[in-house]
Amino acid sequence: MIGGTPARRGRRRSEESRLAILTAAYELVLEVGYGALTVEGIAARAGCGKQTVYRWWPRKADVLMEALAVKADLRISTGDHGSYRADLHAFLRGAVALSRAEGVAPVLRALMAEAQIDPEFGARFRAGFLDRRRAALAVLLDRARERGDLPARPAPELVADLVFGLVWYRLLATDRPLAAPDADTLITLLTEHP
Amino acid sequence: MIGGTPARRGRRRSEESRLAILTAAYELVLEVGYGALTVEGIAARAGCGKQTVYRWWPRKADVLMEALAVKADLRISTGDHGSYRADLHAFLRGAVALSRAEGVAPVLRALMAEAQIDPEFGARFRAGFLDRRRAALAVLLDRARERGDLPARPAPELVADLVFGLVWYRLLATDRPLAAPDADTLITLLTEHP
Amino acid sequence: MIGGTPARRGRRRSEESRLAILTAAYELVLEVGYGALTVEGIAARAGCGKQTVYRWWPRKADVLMEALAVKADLRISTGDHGSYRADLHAFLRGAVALSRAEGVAPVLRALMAEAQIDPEFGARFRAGFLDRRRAALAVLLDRARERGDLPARPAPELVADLVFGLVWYRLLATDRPLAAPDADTLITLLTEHP
Amino acid sequence: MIGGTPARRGRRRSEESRLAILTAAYELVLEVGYGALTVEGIAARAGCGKQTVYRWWPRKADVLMEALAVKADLRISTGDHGSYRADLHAFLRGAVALSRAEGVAPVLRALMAEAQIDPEFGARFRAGFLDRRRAALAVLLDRARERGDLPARPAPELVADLVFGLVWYRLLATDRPLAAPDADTLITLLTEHP
DNA sequence: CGCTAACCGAGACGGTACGTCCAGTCTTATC
DNA sequence: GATAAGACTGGACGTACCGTCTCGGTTAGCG
Repeated sequence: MIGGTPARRGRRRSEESRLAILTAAYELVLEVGYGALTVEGIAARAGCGKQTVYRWWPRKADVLMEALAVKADLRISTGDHGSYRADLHAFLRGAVALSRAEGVAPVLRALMAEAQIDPEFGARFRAGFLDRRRAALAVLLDRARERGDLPARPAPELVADLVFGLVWYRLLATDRPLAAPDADTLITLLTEHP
Repeated sequence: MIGGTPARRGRRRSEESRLAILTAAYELVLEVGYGALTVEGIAARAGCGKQTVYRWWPRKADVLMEALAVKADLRISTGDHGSYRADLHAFLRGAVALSRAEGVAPVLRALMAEAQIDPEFGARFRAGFLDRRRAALAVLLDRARERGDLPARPAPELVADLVFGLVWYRLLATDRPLAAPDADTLITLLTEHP
Repeated sequence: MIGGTPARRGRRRSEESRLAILTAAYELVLEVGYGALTVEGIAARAGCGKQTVYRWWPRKADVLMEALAVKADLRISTGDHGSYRADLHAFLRGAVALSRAEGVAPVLRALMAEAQIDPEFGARFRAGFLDRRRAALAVLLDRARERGDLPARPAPELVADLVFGLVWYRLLATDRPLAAPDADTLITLLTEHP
Repeated sequence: MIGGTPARRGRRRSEESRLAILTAAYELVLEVGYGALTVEGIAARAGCGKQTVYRWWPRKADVLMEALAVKADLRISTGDHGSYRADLHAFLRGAVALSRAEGVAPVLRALMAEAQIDPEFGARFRAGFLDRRRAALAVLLDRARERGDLPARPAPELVADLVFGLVWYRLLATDRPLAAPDADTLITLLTEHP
């Protein structure tokens, strides 16, 4: 037999352990905070050995990043709603929903924090999360440009910076996670510009 | 007048140690990164005992916050430049300069990160840094409203969120710290709105 | 019978580390004295982590007590030499040899000192060392009583107090550890009594 | 120059502080044990600065040794009671009384312990306490020799070793501080010997 | 009567070790 | 070969005291 699946030998990875670890990490970070989250604690709650955690994830933050993907609905609306304005509206509704969802905000804040402190995780977080969100927004902007209803300014990159800047700043620096009216005002600002 | 100064007894705080600690913390965080910054390391480089650090600062992040104030010029332009646009321009020039200054960006990123991980430091960081910056911007916005050249929308609070959101997002999530052209585009967006 | 050994899982205790720690403790106490002996120093010289010391011994004195058992020959002559006098003679020869052996006296003095300062260690030291020595002497006294050559007085308990009192007092309070002539005089006193 | 007192200038030593420190040390060692006794604790309870302790005593054990002299009646009967036996009896009654006196035993045990751990204090403890007791006993033995009722053996030095050995061993190594019947048996042993 | 030496309480200083926690690795027996 | 268990080296944590060094403030003799 040529190629295909490379004929794995020995015991297979336990899906049960994987989910137990992700669940334990997610629950623990909400209960005790990221500062008190430890690999030992995750393993203990998951009922597995530390080695099983280290075998599959390099850092506790990586466990948490995967746990977020499992626990929260990270899908982003990039469907065509007929206009730049409507697309943006749908996109930001999703962002508002996510950043207000039960338990999601603390995890996002912890991941962004760890990304500042550990450069290697920072790279993985950008590639695995931040850049995906930018790419999703870029789909909207590209469609708007093709459609011809994208304002000349600000340039698409700066639009993304402003959108994500507002979302993240509200999350990281204030007690007021982004709400629908804020999103609407931002949309107006970005679309009604001459 | 009786008892203005509360009759200090005992040896006085050593200004020499204080500066040595702040300098050591600032240098170390730039050399090894915030993750590898330790109170032991700070004390060792400063040539003092750990207790002298703990006596005056509750966390390493607090040392760093004070070190930033000593090492970097955190003054913010709130002078009157004749118009809302000119005031905003001066304000953002200051922000650009700060976030591009040698050594400042890593410290700011570390402080924002720690603020997410340690809620108590988070409160101190908001009160001692973030809120001060917002208050400075509020001076400009108040003056513009009195002057009558403040656009009806976005509301002042959202203006601040957009301005600081852009600055911080570029700092935390991208390799592109804020530059002058970005600032100019933002100013246009905020001032030319109908 | 099922399950004699309880099916140990996980890594086994390292005999190498155990011996390294005991050797390090014994060497260090002779080099720097008990007052300057630290768990950190023991671990450093043994080339292991402090946790490995604390995992198996509650105090530095317990390490030293076990090290003494490994390093010094603590066997006590309780063989039958034909008479009470001869048995006592052999017993005290052993005590003299031990208290004059290279490096043993400082360790014994340190252990007795720590037993005064830390009541919990005191209990372990009595049970693990002092009482064993008394029990050995009791074998001689019991045999003498059965044999019929044990003087009516002093009572066996007081004989033990006098024997060990002399040994320890010379060790703790004078520069003259017990010597053979002293032992002989004591034997005469205890056996020739009417 | 003539003059016993060397014309002291400046403020005199505060007798109030001295007594407060001695009392505090004595109380504290009985309350928390010698292991938990600290100069800081002594100074705090005495209501004085640490420097005032260090100015007059090199170690906490020296404070305790002086406190013992102040708090306990350390006088030893060396009066002539007519015979060696009667003198010994009076001497040992004093020793029994002391080692059973409220609060004295823990202090004596602590001092003997510290003497093992700190050689410099050990020298002071021998000179200031142990040797004084031996000298007192030597008075009895000298008088007995002159009187002619001192047995040929054991030699006076060994008599002292046996007497103090019994007292100290019972104090340090057992729960049974010396009692009158033990003392009487010892006296018989030392005086009725052929 | 002012000067100055020596003491006093207070408390910050540079240090050292404590005993704990956790990181990340390694070694078992089991599955 | 992956797993749960658990001991391993290593290193920072935050605390407690050590013994020293200023402080401001008494309390004495001496000039």
